[in-house]
Amino acid sequence: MNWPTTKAELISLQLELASATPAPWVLPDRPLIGGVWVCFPRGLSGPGAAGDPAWAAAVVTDGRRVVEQQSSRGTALASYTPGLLALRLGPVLEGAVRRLAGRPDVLLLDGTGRDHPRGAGLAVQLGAVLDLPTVGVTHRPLVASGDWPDDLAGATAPLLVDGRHVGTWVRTRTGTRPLAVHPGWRTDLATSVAVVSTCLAGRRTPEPLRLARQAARLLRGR
DNA sequence: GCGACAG
DNA sequence: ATCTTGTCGC
Repeated sequence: MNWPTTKAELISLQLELASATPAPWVLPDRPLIGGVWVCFPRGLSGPGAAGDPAWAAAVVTDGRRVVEQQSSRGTALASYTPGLLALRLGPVLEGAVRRLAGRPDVLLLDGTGRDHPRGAGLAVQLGAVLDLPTVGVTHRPLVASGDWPDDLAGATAPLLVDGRHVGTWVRTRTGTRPLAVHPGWRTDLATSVAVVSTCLAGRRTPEPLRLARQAARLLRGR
């Protein structure tokens, strides 16, 4: 499967993926959890533009420590448009993950899943492209809504779209904003929260994502 | 028409 | 995403 290069093609793919029914993935006892992150030049503001330089990093962890790490230079193929994030980041994210010699059991990324205008956010798309189970983690929902959970580590609350439970607010750490956790490719609500929970290490951000972001920024330079 | 809007 | 110092807390 390749990345769409036009808005119309991406929308078509999203509609297709929204109704796809890939075999559910089962969380193993000691999963290798991957994370992938893309960062842009300091000072860049707004939606950006096609051609923006980008730096990406992908890591594989045992949930705490890095098992493998790869980073690469890339180029954004489009500006950012809500609902069409893949047009900007898809190929860059995929490229970083494909540099890995090994494959994680599940991959974390910054993007939504079914919390999307067409029911297939970047987490669903990237998982389909890579044929890898994914879980999305964002600071806020895209179209879903729901009250925050109690300010206690481990507390959760549903994220809804038209009454559908599409994601979960997770208070990963007491005293910080909750994260929105999204089932992606081959993962469900319970599994997505379980994956995030197993790689928190006492921090707000899941370790694989934190480490990938750290690596991408290191490559970019200060 | 206006604002909101994953990153 | 990125812009940003100090500051409060464990």
